[in-house]
Amino acid sequence: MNKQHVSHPSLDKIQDRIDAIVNFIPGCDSQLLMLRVLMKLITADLNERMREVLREHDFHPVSFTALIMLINSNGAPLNPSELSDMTGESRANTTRICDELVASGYLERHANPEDRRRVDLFLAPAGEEAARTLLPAVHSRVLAPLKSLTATDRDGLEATLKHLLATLEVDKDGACPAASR
Amino acid sequence: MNKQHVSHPSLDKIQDRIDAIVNFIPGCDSQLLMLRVLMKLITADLNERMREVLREHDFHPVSFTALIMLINSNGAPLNPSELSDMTGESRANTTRICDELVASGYLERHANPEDRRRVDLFLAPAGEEAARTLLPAVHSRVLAPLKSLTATDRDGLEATLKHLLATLEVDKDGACPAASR
DNA sequence: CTTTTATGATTCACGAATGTATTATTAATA
DNA sequence: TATTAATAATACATTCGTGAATCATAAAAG
Repeated sequence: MNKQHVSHPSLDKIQDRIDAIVNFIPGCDSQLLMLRVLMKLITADLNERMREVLREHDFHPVSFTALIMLINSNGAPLNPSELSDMTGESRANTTRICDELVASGYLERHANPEDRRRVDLFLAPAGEEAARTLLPAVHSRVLAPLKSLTATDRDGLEATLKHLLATLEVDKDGACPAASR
Repeated sequence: MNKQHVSHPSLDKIQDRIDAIVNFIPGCDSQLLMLRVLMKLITADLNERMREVLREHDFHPVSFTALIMLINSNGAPLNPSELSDMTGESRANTTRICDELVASGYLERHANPEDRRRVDLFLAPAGEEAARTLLPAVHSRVLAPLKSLTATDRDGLEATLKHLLATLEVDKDGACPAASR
């Protein structure tokens, strides 16, 4: 089978590249570049693993993520804007994904009785079943490797990423420089 | 101007969703799901910021990332496979990106004298100039917000992500379970 | 030396995702 | 109350990215 993305480069080679960039353009922060590259490579790897698992079931990572975000027991349903925010997908892509899930019988769109601009999203029984069936395999292949981190590291990573996301939110419009905590 | 992705959801709402998922499918680790969601949202946000900055200069995040990875002073040139590994893009997409950069006069492909299967990639002067011009703006809009993390947090994040990437590498073929350190 | 296997890069049909515009509806303002 | 601004969702032309195949070349095996 063709391998589209075979291996990760050594971290030393990445550092060498970043050093060349920082030498070339003073004012660039080496560590910030490294953090960006690391997040990109990790996300790319996790996405690739999800594709591998889900391809066998005619699913895609983005629509599967949307599906599991819609798992709901007695809570308020999500609307497409909320789903977009929670999955990190654009509004247009969220519409496309919802179209796909509705067409497959996994999702139902209901008009919101209180605000006719809004749509309430409900997982259909087939969607719940798909989630129940596929999430263990995705968990095993995509999430379990994160357990290689110690519990302390996972806690630290979670706290740091939450802080970072909160900061990006505040910084969203680029109006105010991010303040150090 | 249309906003395709307006705001981040509150972390509480994300946690509520994850709790619903874990209730629905026992065996799922709440924290691993949260880590995955956080990385996805942060990466999506950083990508969106890059698009905003680069759009004004007729550039795209993926081709710009490739461009800066090719900055090189006296080092060995990269080939497309190495560039693919370092940017997290597939081989096919790396070819497409190189096509685009060559067409714009930013990149040159040279045959490797020692191995005719290989291509050596060299930044053209116009590419160096584009990098020099654009990286400060990208740095300011995309990377500088990471400075909201304390130096200790950034160090911890870097160490953790490096460890995680190394583990994903070992775990690549899904053959051996990831070992805790 | 010949054959087989593997690698590096590319091609391409197809599907995924975006950016902008549109429409319907609700909220805010005058 | 009427008008204007904002919001929610969707449409769609265009661009981006993938998965499998192909070709040329080098390495390994017999």
